[in-house]
Amino acid sequence: VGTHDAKIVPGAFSHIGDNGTRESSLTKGEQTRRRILEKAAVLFNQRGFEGCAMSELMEATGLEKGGIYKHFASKEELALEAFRFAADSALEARVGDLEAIDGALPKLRTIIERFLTEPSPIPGGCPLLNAAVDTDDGNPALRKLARASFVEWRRRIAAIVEQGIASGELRHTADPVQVADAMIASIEGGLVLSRILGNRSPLEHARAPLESMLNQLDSSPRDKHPARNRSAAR
Amino acid sequence: VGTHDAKIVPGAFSHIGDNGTRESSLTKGEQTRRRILEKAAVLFNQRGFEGCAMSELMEATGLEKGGIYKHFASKEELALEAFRFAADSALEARVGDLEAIDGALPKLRTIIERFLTEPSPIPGGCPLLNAAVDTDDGNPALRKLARASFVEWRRRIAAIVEQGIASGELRHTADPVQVADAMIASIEGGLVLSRILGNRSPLEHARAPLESMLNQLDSSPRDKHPARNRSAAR
Amino acid sequence: VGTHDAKIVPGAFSHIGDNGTRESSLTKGEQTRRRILEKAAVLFNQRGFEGCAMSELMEATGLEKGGIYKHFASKEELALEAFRFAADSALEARVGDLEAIDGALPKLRTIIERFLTEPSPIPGGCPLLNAAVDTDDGNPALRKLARASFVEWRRRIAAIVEQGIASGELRHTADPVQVADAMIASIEGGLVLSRILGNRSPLEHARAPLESMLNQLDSSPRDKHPARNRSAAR
Amino acid sequence: VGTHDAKIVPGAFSHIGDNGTRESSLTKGEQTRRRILEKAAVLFNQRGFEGCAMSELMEATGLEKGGIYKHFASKEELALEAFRFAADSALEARVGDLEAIDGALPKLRTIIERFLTEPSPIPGGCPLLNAAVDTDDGNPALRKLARASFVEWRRRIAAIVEQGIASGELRHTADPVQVADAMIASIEGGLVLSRILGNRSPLEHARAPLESMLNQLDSSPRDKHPARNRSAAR
DNA sequence: ACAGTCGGGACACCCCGTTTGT
DNA sequence: ACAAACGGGGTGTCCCGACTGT
Repeated sequence: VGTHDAKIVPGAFSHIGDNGTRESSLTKGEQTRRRILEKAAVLFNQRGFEGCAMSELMEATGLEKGGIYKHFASKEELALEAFRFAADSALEARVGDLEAIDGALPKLRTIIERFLTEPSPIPGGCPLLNAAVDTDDGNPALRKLARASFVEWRRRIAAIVEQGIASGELRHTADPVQVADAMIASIEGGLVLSRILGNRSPLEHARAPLESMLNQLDSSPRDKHPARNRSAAR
Repeated sequence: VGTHDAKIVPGAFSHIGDNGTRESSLTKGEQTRRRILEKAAVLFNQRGFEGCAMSELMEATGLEKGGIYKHFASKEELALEAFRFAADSALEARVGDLEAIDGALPKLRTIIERFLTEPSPIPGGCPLLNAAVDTDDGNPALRKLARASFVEWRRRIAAIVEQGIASGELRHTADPVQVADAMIASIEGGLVLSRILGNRSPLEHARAPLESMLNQLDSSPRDKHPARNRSAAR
Repeated sequence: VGTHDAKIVPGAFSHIGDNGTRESSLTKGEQTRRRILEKAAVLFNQRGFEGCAMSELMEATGLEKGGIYKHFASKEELALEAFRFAADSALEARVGDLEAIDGALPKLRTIIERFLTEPSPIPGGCPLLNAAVDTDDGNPALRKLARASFVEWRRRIAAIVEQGIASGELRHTADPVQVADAMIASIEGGLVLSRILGNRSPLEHARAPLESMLNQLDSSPRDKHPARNRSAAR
Repeated sequence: VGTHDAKIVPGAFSHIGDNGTRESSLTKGEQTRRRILEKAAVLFNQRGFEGCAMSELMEATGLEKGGIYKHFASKEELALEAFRFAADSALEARVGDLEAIDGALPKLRTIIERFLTEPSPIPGGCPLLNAAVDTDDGNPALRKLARASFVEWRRRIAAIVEQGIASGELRHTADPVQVADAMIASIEGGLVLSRILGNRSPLEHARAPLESMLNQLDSSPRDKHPARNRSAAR
């Protein structure tokens, strides 16, 4: 992330015909490589690095062993690129395309709603979360990538907050990075608990402290009427 | 968890000599079994189920394979019991021994502080978090255990909230389960982010929304002046 | 070699029954290990290190891979011990049991005759020769072992020469190491050529320069009549 | 060998510019083929057939796999031609260009000196020796080639002896083939031992029996004074 | 009776030599 | 001449059953 090109978002080209568009100028090898990444991103996200065998990737991609190793020197290299792919996809799906939304608070609330309502673009849950736990020991390369992914995510949210402060929409006392961290933490935590429990209620419950926090950021003079906190009331 | 006996908390017997106390009445086999669990809890928590080989357990325990398999029928059974052991340890360390603290809010704040200041009693981070991600696919037995562990944790926090409501300390509009979920989510999320980033700042930042929420729960009439939210201010 | 124990000579125990002799006191694991070495010595000697797959060893020993790797940490370790086994066997077969023979020249001629008439105790030819070529590139461990084996071989022949000089049987101008090297070189060279050609004639022909040399070493006053060199005459 | 054309000796064209000489009339494909052979001859000679992977040849030649397979149907065919190339090179370097030297004994001694002083024209040692050991099992095609190479080598030396006998320089009792075999055996054996030991002393020591033999072949009436055999004396 | 040795399959990742489209 | 894909086989390691000697 961070340096990633938004155009790499997966699926964006999956519906391409054989017309002469720039996208279809991918060589056959690049198409195969991409297909492998798409499958691998899902499998690694679901099963973890150790839990996912190359044989499963062979089956998923329809390629033989040699076909895969032609494009990736090792399982680890494949896992790294697959994570990058997955993380980019997730990032775009959740904090992308916000330009059309006016105002910092609506933008932040949109991000939250996306997590609450839309499933992960990559099956298996948040790639960042999975990578963080999977790479807990060892694998510094993947860890570095996960860190970069998180930092980019935080940067984007913090940027929204900064713009809100600059425009006067948010109180100038707000700390953009802290807001970003708090948002991401609540959301990721809610995702974990929902995964454990098997239903989305913990994720819903995680909305409450976020709303409290956002309300306090709001610089508008109107009172925070209790009715507002429906979600925290019984 | 849930059905576990709190006396199994590890370390409780670690200082036992060979005198005839009740604890030392463990048979030699039971001591060995316990020693295996103590080591396995750490290793599985650090490396995950697939990532941890029996050979590592052999090395860690100093036993041969046959010695381990005498006590546990399979790697999975060992992992299950090791998780139970780890989860119990973590639970007690974080939400145990709160009777001496007066009031619901102080109790809740104590829990939060413990996560912020004390390291995980089991190296490798929160066992619940690790198990949740590790068992994402398959392994329904471990998943069930993780769920039970989470439910117990949530139950304990919700009980504190309920007592606070009953005593009038907290608003009667508070939803105990929601508060518990929100707290746990923020904390777990903060733990994940701190693990990725390699420092505790995200965990610190996760305190803000929790404080906002706790303040709103407070039924005391004093105004919630903004100055209170030091942590959310610059 | 050099430090080897003559009791390790293979085949020495191959005819052992189930009586309670000292040799049968080998544990089951040690017996298996030995069986593996006996087979591996032959296969590696015939096919070389790279040319011999573990699957062939599995077939030859009747063991599964796990069974073999129980006794040897790696293919390389197995190859090393197998070479040591083969080299010791060959050494004993060719330069062992010479005490009963009187005189340095008869001893040296016996060694030569053994090479000319007896087949290699380890099928596949002289292990020293094979290892020398097989380990031409890399594998310093095997190379070191081969060197030790050669040095021991040379040492034994040189010792015979030295004794011959001391007893007055050989001229005091003889250089024991040079004699040893020349003998071994002629023999090994003859072995190679015979292997290429598929018949023993080059080995027979290699006898001539050796006889010339031995005759010159002889300190006895009788003339070296040309008729002696039957092998160099037509 | 044997049927090969001496003009294929490698290096003969290595200094060729792009002028219109007959040699540069090689098509581009033939030049590539030759470049592959030059590299392959070295690699196979150093690592053996099984020990040398096509990927190494790719790296050495700078070609892709397909590029190599355009010129050789299989790895084995390539190895065969590479050996022929290497063997021819070695033969010419050691027993070629002897016409300028007068007399059979000087010619034979020149051959010996070349082995003792000049390094192998193909890195990795004597191709004949390497092939003989490498192809010990199976590979009848290469074995046949090695045999032909040896036979040619022996034939050339025997021819020198025959001419010496015909001219009266050598005793008529000499057996040309035996002399050739003995010479080659001593030299090859010395090469092997020097390779094992890592220094040239065994090769030097192998000179002694050869000198003894050559002296006995000499038909000149002068006595074989002991001082001649400096190398065999201390 | 039991700790521990031994052996068994299965499978991991990786790389090989090869063929096919381009 | 290359890029891509193909199978098959390389070594090494896994988890675990079963036997063994104390």
